Amino acid sequence: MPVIRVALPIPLRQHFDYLLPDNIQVSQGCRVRVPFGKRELVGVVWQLAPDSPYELTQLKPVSAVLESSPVLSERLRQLLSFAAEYYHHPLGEVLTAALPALLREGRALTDYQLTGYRLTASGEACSAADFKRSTKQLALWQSLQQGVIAETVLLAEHPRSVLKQLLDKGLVASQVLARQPYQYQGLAQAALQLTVDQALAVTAVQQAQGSFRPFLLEGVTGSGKTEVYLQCIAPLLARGEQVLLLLPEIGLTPQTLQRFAERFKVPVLAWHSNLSDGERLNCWLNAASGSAAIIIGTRSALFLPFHKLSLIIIDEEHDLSLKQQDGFRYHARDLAIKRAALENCPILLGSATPSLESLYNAQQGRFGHLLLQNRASGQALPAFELIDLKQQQMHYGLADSSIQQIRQQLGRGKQVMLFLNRRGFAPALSCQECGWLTECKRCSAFTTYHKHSKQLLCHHCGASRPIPKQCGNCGSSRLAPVGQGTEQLEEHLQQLFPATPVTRLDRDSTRRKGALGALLDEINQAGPRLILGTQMLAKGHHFPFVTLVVIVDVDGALYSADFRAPEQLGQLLTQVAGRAGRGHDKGKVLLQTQHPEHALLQDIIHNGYASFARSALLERQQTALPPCQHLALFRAEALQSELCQQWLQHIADILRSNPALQLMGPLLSPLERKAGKYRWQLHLYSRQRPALHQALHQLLPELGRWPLSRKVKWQLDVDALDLS
DNA sequence: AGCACGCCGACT
DNA sequence: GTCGGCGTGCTC
Repeated sequence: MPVIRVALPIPLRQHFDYLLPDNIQVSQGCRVRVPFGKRELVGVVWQLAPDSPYELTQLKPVSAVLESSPVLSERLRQLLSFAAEYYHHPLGEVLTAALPALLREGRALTDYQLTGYRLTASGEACSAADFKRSTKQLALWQSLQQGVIAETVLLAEHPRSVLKQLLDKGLVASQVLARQPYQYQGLAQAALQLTVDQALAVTAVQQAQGSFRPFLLEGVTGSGKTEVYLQCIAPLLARGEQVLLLLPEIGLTPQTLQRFAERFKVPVLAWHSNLSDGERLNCWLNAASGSAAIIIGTRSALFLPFHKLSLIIIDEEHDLSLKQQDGFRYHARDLAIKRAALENCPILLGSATPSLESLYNAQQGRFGHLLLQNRASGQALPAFELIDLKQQQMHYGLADSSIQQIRQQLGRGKQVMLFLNRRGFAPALSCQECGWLTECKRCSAFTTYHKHSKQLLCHHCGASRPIPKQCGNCGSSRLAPVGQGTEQLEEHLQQLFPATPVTRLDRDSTRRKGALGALLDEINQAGPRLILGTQMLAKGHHFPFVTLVVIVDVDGALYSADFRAPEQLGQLLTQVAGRAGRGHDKGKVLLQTQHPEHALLQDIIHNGYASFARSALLERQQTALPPCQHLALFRAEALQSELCQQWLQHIADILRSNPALQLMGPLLSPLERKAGKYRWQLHLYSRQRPALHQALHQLLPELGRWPLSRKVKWQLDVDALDLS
């Protein structure tokens, strides 16, 4: 009996070998059902006839082969193997991220064939007169005169009950439909006239067709990146090829989908976390069969089994949500680049505020660098103005001068957007007598005061408790909020501008399903309005009537311990500025700060993001930080702080002798205790990625054998972005 | 991960 | 006397 090697969906860094009964055939990439201990699992055949270290008698036979042609192509298997090695993550879990749940569970592909309906011979023989007692049956019968119609299409226009009636009468029969590659039927909408920069970008990408080539498309907000995407796509569709567009999660609004669907007469499909298992598998199958032309999706869409993928586009490539923040911590941009290399196709990374990683790659010549310097509308970018809080009278967290300018814009019938990255009413409650602050019992953090829901909430562990009547330290009843959150700002804005409607956009106000949509509709109505919110406001949404943006508190990010904080502030300010004055008016951005002289702020507002990013990159070079060095980070958490420290120290002791590595730590995480557990980390830096990876490769199997590894919860984060 | 085995504390 | 807590070991 031949031996096969199977990848199983379990968090172990190893494959398992099985016997294949003589009478059964199987190829790599097919799913098999195998006995595993006391259980039965569905795995994927990874290798045929491996050089197994096990005796044949030690191997169990597979219990079933689930298909004859692979669910995972050679290319996808290469991608997944690469991902597992690069992120040093168990292949089984990588596999889990890449296969739709229904396939992971072992459901047969034949269960998900498309059904269509056609008229039977007796159906064909009917005439309209036969349906004079039922107009609905007549309508359905008339539809089917055209030939076979897919179930989904048919049921969109006709009730299932009517279909059933005709089936029962034997006038209609079902049949299995093959998923067919889509047919391109031309543009639904004319392309826009390109600027010179846009045209150069489109040409560059088109010339790279058929070969692997990454491009960074750096274009200020409003410079028409989407039009570049659309025009790069058009010629591919004419050849029946497929395109993947990856977006960060927030951006995946119906509008993006709509813009692509409006341009081309081809199937455009969405892939995101809100799809049901059935919808997911459907999208997966449509990618595989080539019946989807364009797939617009979040992170995991990069694992879809395209039939003929010939362009990948990543929009907002700097966005942190492209990196998975738990479990298998992959960066969708980086794996998409690998995918493009495997597919031998170009990949386009677009952003108004590129990550330093991508800028560095562009500078090093690894990426083509395409620049869109002007706004397509020819309109000027909004101006920044620093509001020096040391010189100003403050009212409710807003400077006099800010209030004046807000009033002015509202008076002109315009909208004003206020950005405050802190939800709730206030970051803490404080005792007026002794200065005591309300703390979370399980985290090293203060609890946010939520006035509306009348509770103290920990934003780190989610714990909530009622508002105390007395100080926990001295017993005084004089408790007052300190600092300001969006809830409080909303209240104050209503007092300052009682005649103006206020819309608040944060996680609390958009929690209910459909609430975000309703608030966005509100904002899209003309007329004076105050819009305030958190990070959510900076991303994706289009606010046509906003002419003034106020960043209520920029200082938080100026003195952060995270070396990426300046980059993120630069991106945020520029993205937010892009929301101002997209209509006919030139917009303005007010930055309220105690440190108007700060070099970072001066650089961003006078020289713009592009220049700021280049100096920030130079600084990363001088301080030997990513992207100029590579970073891998071990995290450990446990109820006892010492266990984490010891465990990481153990790693540090082993790696210290490696001259290619620089270690930092073990050190306490910035939030040192979360949900009752202490958290530590160890940073590994290296100039040479291969050396870093080799060290990790040697270390990881050994690490699993340490007794201490069972006592701490640990993870390895390759190319960590979030240092918290 | 899951699942079993195994050895110590409070209870129908 | 049992039920069940989670520490430890194993899965081709």
